[in-house]
Amino acid sequence: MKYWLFKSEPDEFGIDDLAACQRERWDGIRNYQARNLLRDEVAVGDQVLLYHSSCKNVGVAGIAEVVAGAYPDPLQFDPDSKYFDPKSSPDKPRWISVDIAFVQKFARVLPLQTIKTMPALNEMVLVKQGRLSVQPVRAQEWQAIVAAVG
DNA sequence: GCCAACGTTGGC
DNA sequence: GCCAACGTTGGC
Repeated sequence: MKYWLFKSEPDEFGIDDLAACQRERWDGIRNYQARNLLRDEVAVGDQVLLYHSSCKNVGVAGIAEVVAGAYPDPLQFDPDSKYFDPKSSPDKPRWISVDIAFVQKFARVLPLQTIKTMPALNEMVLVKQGRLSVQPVRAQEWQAIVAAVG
């Protein structure tokens, strides 16, 4: 079992939306590094930190679990979707989705600002490389984050 | 809304 | 295959 951090903009889809629908397809990932992780590394049962980006309270908002493994992102084939990719085809799909389920909403968002000050987290991908929307989290980082909000 | 960091595209 | 131009992400 592995740990991950998924970024989303809460204006589009945040922890409250996941709590409301309980289970959702994680789609629209259009970055090769993130795609490769979804395709090759992310597996059913893995635990996911849901991170809110580009909003007032930037930070880790809660926990989700991967409940369905990698499959082609259907939006890449939908001409009406903003995630449509004319260079992709069903027999050679380029982009990947997984399904996640709601586990927990933190009592408060753990702010990025705080994460940056925690010595246990100063090697996090989130801190070292700002712009990756699916990223691995080490077990000790996961524990430090859960302890900090608990 | 600005801008830095970084990924992608495309000319050569 | 290099690299400049361009686009996107995302914090502030």
